[in-house]
Amino acid sequence: MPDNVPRAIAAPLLSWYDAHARDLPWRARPGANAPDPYRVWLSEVMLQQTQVATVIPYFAKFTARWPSFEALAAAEDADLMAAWAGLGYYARARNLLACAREVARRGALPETEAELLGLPGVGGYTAAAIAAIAFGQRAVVVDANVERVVTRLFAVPDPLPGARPKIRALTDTITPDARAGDFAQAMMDLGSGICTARAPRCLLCPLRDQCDGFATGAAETFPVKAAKLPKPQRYGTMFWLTRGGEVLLVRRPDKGLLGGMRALPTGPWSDTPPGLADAPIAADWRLLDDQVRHGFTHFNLDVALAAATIAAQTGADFGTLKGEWWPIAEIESAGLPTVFAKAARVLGRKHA
DNA sequence: AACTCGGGGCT
DNA sequence: AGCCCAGAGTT
Repeated sequence: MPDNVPRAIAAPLLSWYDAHARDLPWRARPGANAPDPYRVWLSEVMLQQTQVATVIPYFAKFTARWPSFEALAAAEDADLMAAWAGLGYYARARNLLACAREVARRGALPETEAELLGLPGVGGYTAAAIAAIAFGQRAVVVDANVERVVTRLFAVPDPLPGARPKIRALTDTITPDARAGDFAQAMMDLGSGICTARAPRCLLCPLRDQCDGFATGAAETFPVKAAKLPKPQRYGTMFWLTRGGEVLLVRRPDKGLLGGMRALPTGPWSDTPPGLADAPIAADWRLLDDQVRHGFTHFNLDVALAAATIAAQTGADFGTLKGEWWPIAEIESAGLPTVFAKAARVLGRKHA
């Protein structure tokens, strides 16, 4: 197929979408009016680098507790961070609250892609997705699904991430003026259920006849990606300091890994096990036999666990370290990121 | 342009 | 045990 002729992609894709669209909680019901911009925005932020199945229970919890920009803008920071715990990429939660407060102050979510792009936590993808899905504007929406579908449709040989400008230009050529939001969501549904990363179901694909990747029998080889470096191994220690039936928790600094989240005190994360370095107080620390292993995006972490107990009347202010005492029996409600929740399960079992 | 930033689903 | 995912912000 000549590359200078726009391919007829949108029409067959939208027909397929009308018959096979996923029923997702942030989508308007078929035949209904436009979806709620608050729900579109919230879902798009939650869905950044996060799969639909993971997001659904968080979306339900958030919309039940905070059903509007105004409600979310009035939330306490700690409550929102705790509600986000486990979903990952915690900068999203801080930006979510900042964005809700800005929208509440302005009165409404802006409707143009350029204005949306200026909001906290709204980048190029999310601005385009909201403009198209919530406000019906034509926007070129490129997420990981679209990248996969488009690189297969056009058999793009260039590796990611360098191929992104070309992929965006190609997506522009197939994006329709009408129903741009449905087109974007149709591309995502196609990428999620048919044009999958592994073992694509090409025989069910409505775009099979326009697909260079299928024609050459090599659809699954796209997108080409740059080679990845191996993840380094790091080591750390978490400190389980108890006072009666309570354990000391701290809040991590806003910047950096797991920023702003409630957590157990830790020492440094180093190339070699740091032992008891940076213990919150001098105490009779005992190292447990058990370790906690956790994988982050760019390194693997092995954590040693140290436990100690102090007198029941001790406060939570240790000079530079300010913490709070949390009932061990209710540790699940503290909103700990997963690596700390793993440690708390081990420690609560042995040192409750 | 390269790096940082989670965690669970799926194969 | 890897690879992948409705990316954004910082440097």
